Formats: sequence, structure tokens, C-alpha cells
Amino acid sequence: MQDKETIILEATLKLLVERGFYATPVSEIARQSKLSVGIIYHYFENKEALIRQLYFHIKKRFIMALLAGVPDHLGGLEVLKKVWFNAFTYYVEHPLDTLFLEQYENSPYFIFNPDESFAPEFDLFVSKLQHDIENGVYANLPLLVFYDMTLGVAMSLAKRQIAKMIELDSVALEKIADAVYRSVQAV
Amino acid sequence: MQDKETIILEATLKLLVERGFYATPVSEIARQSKLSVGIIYHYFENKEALIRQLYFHIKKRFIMALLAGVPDHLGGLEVLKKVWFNAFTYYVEHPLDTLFLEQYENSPYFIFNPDESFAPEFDLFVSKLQHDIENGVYANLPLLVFYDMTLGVAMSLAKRQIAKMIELDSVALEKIADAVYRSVQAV
Amino acid sequence: MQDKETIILEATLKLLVERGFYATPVSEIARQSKLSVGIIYHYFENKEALIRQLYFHIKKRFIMALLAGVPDHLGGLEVLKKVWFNAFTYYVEHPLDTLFLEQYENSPYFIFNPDESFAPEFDLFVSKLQHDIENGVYANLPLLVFYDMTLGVAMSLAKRQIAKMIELDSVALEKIADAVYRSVQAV
Amino acid sequence: MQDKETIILEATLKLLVERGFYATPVSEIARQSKLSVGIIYHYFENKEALIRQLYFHIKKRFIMALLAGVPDHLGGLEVLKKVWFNAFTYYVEHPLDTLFLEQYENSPYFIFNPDESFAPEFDLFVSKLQHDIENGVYANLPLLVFYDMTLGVAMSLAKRQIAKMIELDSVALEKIADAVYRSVQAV
DNA sequence: AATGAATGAGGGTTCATTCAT
DNA sequence: AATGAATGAACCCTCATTCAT
Repeated sequence: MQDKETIILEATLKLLVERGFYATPVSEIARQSKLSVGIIYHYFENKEALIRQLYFHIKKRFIMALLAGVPDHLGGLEVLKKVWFNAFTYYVEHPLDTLFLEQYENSPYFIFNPDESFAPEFDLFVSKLQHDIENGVYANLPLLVFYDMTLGVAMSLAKRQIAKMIELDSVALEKIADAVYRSVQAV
Repeated sequence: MQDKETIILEATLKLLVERGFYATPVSEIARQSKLSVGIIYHYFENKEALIRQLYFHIKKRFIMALLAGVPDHLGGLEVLKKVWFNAFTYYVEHPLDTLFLEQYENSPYFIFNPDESFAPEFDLFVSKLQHDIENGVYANLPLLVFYDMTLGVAMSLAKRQIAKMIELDSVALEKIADAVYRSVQAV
Repeated sequence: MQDKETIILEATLKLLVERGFYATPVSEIARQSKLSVGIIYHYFENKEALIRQLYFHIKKRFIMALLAGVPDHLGGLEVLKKVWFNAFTYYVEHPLDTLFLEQYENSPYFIFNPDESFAPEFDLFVSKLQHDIENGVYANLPLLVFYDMTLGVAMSLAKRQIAKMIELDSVALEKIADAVYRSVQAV
Repeated sequence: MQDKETIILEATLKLLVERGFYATPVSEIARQSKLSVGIIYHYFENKEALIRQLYFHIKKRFIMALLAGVPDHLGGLEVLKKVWFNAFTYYVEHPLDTLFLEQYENSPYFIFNPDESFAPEFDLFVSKLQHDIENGVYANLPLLVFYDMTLGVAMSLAKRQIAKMIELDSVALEKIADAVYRSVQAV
């Protein structure tokens, strides 16, 4: 059996994605997780803190998944494309995580903190990329712009696929990945 | 004096973006719009309907702005880039609209309806684009993928700029627009 | 066309019987009577006064109907039975009136006022009856008891018939009228 | 200490009879029962359900009281008169119950359900009576007519006595009971 | 005389949070 | 650690009444 904290977080995730913050009472989280209301307040300060912790939990899980199978000597376009596939794959295989991240990061409660670190491995990856950009390996674009033009597109497409609005096979994905990374090549 | 319906919609927009659906009581909308609670219910069925109507109002406003200054004989890459700039400009000049659209379309209440039309002019523009894609003028990608790789990026970047995370001047924008449309060229 | 006051009263009657005081807003009375809210407040002080006036209107209408076709030289069992039939007939032919009277007289707002006169003819009828009782023509019972044992039964039966719980033909009614007046005969 | 459900029901009964459904907010029921609003909604689905349950509670209590002290081998006029006295006595000793029952059963929310059983003992009593009527022991009248001519009168008289409009001693009651049951004798 | 938009107090109901057990 | 009954502030919404037109 999983530990209670995780059970609560997963129950919360499911309900938040289905109904939203507004329509998810703590009592419903208790019912969904088959625990009592009291025990939720034992593990989490309050509803807001619970959701904040859920966000960090999922964001970290996602960030870790990005680097799976990426060789240690990071760098090069092939690595970026591997990460891009990792991202897309994670998103479509974890629809609840994806939808929650989008919901949360677009809510007014969310304040982006650029200094926040979710995993040191990833920070390293990002600084290598930053370095490459500065050295003319890629187009000279702010990192966030680079992100929106590549991984950001993966997220958007994954949301479409989750919603069954599109259905991308590996050939199509390959084509898209090529295209987005072509767009950030140095010119 | 503007008509009351508009006053209410604008007050709602401001509060929703600042605080979110949950933290925006109807009483607060009344205070913000200097009207009574009762009159809000005179013009709108209920809070949910009010927000739904706000969404249509803003979505339409945005869609109309996309085609501003675009010549009638639609088509060609220059037109697409003009629309891209229109989108970005609208977004950064209407941050409330932008943030609200993102919040709303990422909420669980929102259900995407592909058949919904916001402006016939825009439908025409889209079908021309669709036609061009099918005839090999652009890369053979589903329309939604095309969208996410182009206008979707404009929205993402605009959100960053609104949050003052980046600051793109016209040169940078030009470069980015070129890049995203390069990525959807036929190969 | 009827005068507006009457139109309002009839609309109110219908709605009160269907929905009750609680679920009958003045705006609904306006809609039902195809008049404006304002004009209702022109003719009636407020909602409570409107309903009170409705009560007097209907109560009087009913009292008048009781004596219809009763010879002037009142008295005698035949007259009582005639009144009894009049009552029953009025009730079943005016179900809204009947249901409203019951609803109103059983509500906590209603205070019975024994001195109130709805029609002088009826007061005369009652005092003759009172006189007969005191002189041993009928059983020596308080007038209200006499009423409950006779006309009160007519009202109860009429309510049953309105609700289609029973269906009394003239033979059955004759039998019942005989029975109730037999029960108040002097012994 | 009584259980909270009963406390709430009794508080509701008192207020409903004094003020009516309309003028009895749930907050007032909470104050009267010295409990919070929330706990009322813990025990009862909503205000309507609370009142419906109150009705069943009281109706059952009354029905049970009708048969108190009635020998098991039911039947015969003496039994009917015993029940009649039980009814009258219950009514005058429980004025709140009486007034509530009348208010509720005359409200538009109330729908009479002939198949509803409040106590199996009472159903038995009724079917015996029905049987007697069919076998000519009493006048051949529909059961509901029989009821209105006997127990119905008890209720009416009790209401008068509660309102202090009349004051019946045991001699008077005996006379009235005799009279009403005389009226339903076989002829 | 007539309209119906406008007000805002007040009602039903929910739910985050606490705490006795 | 664990429960869930209990609290009451705060929400959405209704509606009697007014009043400018």
C-alpha cells in the first residue's frame, strides 16, 4: 500500500483535473482517497498547501522524466529531440499531470519563480543549452522563447492529443520535432 | 456611459484575472462595476453564464483583431505573418483578455467545440489555409498542429512578455515569426 | 374586459393555489396577469395586503353563494340542507377558491375574527340558526360545533372530490346531507 | 440529552406553527435548537426534506396514538368511539402537531398518497373497518367520507378548542361522538 | 395610470477548518 | 494517528419594493 500522503495527492490530482479547485471540497478528496478529512489536515497544512505540494510533486516528476535515457555527456541536437519526445510522451501518458500543470500554471494563484530548482540534473541541462545558445550553436533567442518554440509546442500538442482532437503517430512526431528544432537553428 | 452589460463584463474580466473564478464573488463584481448584485442577475442568468458570455465576448474580439489590416485576397506567407503579429500585438496590448482566455480554456469547465464560429471572416481565412496545406503550399500537418506551431507560440510568448519575463522588440519578433513559419514550410 | 384589480386577484389566486405564498413572487403575478409589477403596487399596498384582500373577496363570494336560492323566510331543516348543497356545489365548482380558503385559514397568518361580517344576509341566517338551537330545534351544541359537523364536512368532502379521491353523485350527497343533519337533530 | 435530530425536528415544529414555512429561516431553526446551521444540513438534506421528515414523524406519532388502549380484538362501535376520543385528545394535547398537520396537508407541496403506511397496526384497523362497512355494519359510504364525518370532525373541533374558540367538556364530547357515529350507522 | 430596471437585505446552502473522542 | 461531527463565515441567488421615465 502506498503511503497516505501519496494517496491524498493522487486523489486530489484526479479531482482537481475533473472538477477544478472550486468544485473540489476537501471532504470529496477524503472520500476519493478513502481517508478521513482529519487525516488530510494531519498531513497538509490546509487545502492551499496541499495543492501547492501537489504541484511541486508533479512538476518534479515531469522534469525527471524529461531527462530519462539522455546520455550524461549532454548536448547536441539529438539530445534536444530526445528530451522533446520524452516531454510529449510523458504528457500523453500522464494526462492528469498535464492538465493539472496547465490549469495550475494558468491560474492567478501561480507565480512563476525562475530561480526555483526542481532537479539539479535539469538545471545542468538548461545551463548547457544556455551556453550553446550564447555560443551560436542555436539561434540567439532568450531561453524562454527557445522553450516556447520547442517544448512548449510539445505540451500544446499533447493537450490536443489528450483531448482526442489529434492523433500523432511516430512519423508525424518525428516530422514535427525536426521542424521545431529547425526553427531554432542558428541562421 | 457604456451600457451596463459591458460594464459588468469588464469588471468581471478584471477580477477573474486578478483572483480567479473561485475568489471572485458576484458581490465583488457588483462593487467593481458600481452596480448592485441584483442588476447583474437581471442581465445574466447566473455567475456561470456571465463568465461564459465573457468568454465569447473576448474570444470574438480577439478573433476579429487577428484579421485587422489583412487584405481581402487572403493567402500567402505575408498574410500569415501579418496575422501572427496581430495576434502577438493583441495579446500584449490586452493582457487581461489574454490571461482570461488561457485561464478559461485550461479550466475543466471549458469544452472545446471545433464547430463553433466566432466570425465568418475568420472561418474563411482558416479554410483557405486548410486548402493551402492540402495543396502542398505548407507542410502537411493537421491544422491544429499548424496552429500550435505558429499562433500558439505567439500566445505563449505574449504571456511571458505580459509577465515581464521577456521583452521582445520588433526585430526579435520578426526573427521569431520568420522562424515559426519556416518550421511549417513544405519540405 | 375585467377591471385590473380583479385580473390581479384572479392571477394571484391561481398562483397561490398552485405554488403557495412562498413560491409566488409578485413578478410572477404580474406575468400571469399580463400586467406590470408597478401597477400591482398601484392597486394594492403590498403583497400581504393583496393576499388579504383576495381572502375577503373569495370568502364573501362563497358566503353569498351559500344562500343562493334560499327562500327569505329562512329556517327549517330543508333550508339547512339547501345551504349544505350550495356549499358543496360551490366548493367543487370553484376548486381554486376552496383550496385557497383552506390554505389561508390554516396558515399562521390567519387570525379568526368571529365578529367579522361578510354579508348581512348571512349574519341573519346564522342568528336564526342560533335561535333555533337555543330553542331546542336542534341539538344543543355550540354554533361552531354545529358548523363543523355539517358544513365543515361538506368542505372536507369537496376537497376530496377536487383531488379526485372520491366522486359523489347526487344520491350519495343526499344520503350524506341527511346523515350529517340527523346527527345534529335534537334528541 | 435528546439526539440532535429530534431537537431539530421539535425546534422546526414550533417555528413552523408560529410563523409558517416562509417566515422560518433555517438560521432561526438553528438558533431555536441551539445548534449551528451546518449541523442541520448534516442531518437533513435540505429545508424541504427536513419539513417532509417532520411531517412523517408527527403523522406517525399521531397514528400510533389513535390506537392507544384499544383492545386487540378490534371492531365494534365502542372501539371507534375510543379511537375518536384518542384523536381528539391527541390533537388538543399536541396543539403544535395538530396545527402543523393541518398547515402541511393544506399546502400545495403536499400530495396525498393513499398507499403510504404509517403503522401496520393502523392499516389493520382500517381494513377491518372497511370490511365492516362492506358488510353493512355501518352506512355504505366510501372510507374517506366515513373518515371526514367522524375523525375529521374531531380534528376540526380540536382546532377550535386549541384556538380557544370553544371549550368542550367530556359530557359534550360524549354527545358529539355519539352523534357523529350515529350519522354513519347503517340505516 | 403604467412600466420594468434597479436595489440590497435576506434566505438556502456549502465547505474549510477544528477538536473532542 | 485517526475520525467525522460540528461550526459559522461566506457564497449564490431571489424577490419585495421603489422610482425615474
